[in-house]
Amino acid sequence: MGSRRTPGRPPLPRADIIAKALEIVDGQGADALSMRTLARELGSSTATLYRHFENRTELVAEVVDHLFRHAVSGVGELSGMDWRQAYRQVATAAYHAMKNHRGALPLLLERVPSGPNAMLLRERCLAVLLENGFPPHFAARTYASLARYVLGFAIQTGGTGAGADTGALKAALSQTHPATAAVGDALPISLDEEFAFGLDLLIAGLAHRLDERDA
Amino acid sequence: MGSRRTPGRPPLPRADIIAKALEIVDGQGADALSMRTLARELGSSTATLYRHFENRTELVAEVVDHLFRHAVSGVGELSGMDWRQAYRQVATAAYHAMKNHRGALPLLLERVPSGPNAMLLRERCLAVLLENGFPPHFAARTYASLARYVLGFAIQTGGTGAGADTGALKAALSQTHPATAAVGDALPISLDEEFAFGLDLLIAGLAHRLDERDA
DNA sequence: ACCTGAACACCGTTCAAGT
DNA sequence: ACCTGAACACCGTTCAAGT
Repeated sequence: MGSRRTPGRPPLPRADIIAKALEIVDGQGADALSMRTLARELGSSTATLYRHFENRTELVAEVVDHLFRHAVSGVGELSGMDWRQAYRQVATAAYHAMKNHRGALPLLLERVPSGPNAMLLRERCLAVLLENGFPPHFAARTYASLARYVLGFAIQTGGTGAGADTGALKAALSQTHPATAAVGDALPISLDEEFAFGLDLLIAGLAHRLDERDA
Repeated sequence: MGSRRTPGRPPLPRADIIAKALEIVDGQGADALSMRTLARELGSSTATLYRHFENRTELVAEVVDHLFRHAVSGVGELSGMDWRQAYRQVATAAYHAMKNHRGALPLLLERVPSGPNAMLLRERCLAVLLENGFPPHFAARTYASLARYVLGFAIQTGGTGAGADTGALKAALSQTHPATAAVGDALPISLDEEFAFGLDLLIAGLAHRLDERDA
């Protein structure tokens, strides 16, 4: 396995490349993923990578779509399900897929995810909304809201979380930012709980809109 | 004004540096902002920039906080306002500040925004929520949901928007992704409208939760 | 005291040259 | 046919040297 590759058909399948890329990103963070380090880690050369991918952006897009593959396989069969359950399941599957690859999250920003698995996740979610009687334009907005909410949430999962409030800092804060200080006593809130909170708001809001429509 | 700078106290105020940085980002995009180009544009040198900022990250953080300054000045006096109006005003002010500097949005991902203006915006919003009787832990989650929603939305504002669906592509889509195709007929949706839609959901969800609490 | 060119150690990408 | 070292044009960051 450690042997030098020989001329001939490429013994470097795309899948191996992106698996290694994800491995690097998970282990060392998004910044560590350069074409050079990836090539070295594979025992190959950068020029070889460019025989498989048009450019770094294309490679990154495929790594990102790997996250969505995890999300897709995290949602079960949605068909026939109540929209509330289905919506929640799609959201939490996407959220957890991203949580499990925090290091890869900065990659989400380089391009709008539009790989096959991202599209499949959307398709599954839209299908169940339509099944539940959502009018198409309403379903489209409903999915967009969810996608943006999950993304906004996931994005800052990777960050350091703004750090420790020492007692001294808190004292200063209560002078300049009293409301923040008052609320800060209730912190820290677990990320999972914050996520669930907003998701419940979206669902409650949707239910309310649907009730209005039926009345 | 175009004259070479001379030795002596720094004729390069921080404010000028970040104003020029924002100008570059607005005009040429986030990728165009390198320490070299910024220094050249200012008629200075990279080493001089490092006398004002610890590193590029710190400079970027200050550019980002400039966006939040716009957002803060976009919200009027919130005190004494109904929470629904206040919440909506904070959200739309932040959204518009980001829309007006699309090129700068990728910078938002480099660090969790925690500059003085970002903190001020949060303080103002939390204050009005507390005023309206939100319990602290509830107010904290309410603000977090909004911040994440706006961020997730703003982030993808800069992107190309996934591009034009030609007739041929749509035909293929209706085979493989029927729900997406069905919904796609209702597209494109204006970004502003998508944003308002989800915001209304969050507000309706909050109202519902408060009603439950009072009952 | 403040500024600067030049250097260091990296990037993404390409291409002539190897086998 | 497929792979590769070396090059090109960039980065962020630092430092000895200028005035």
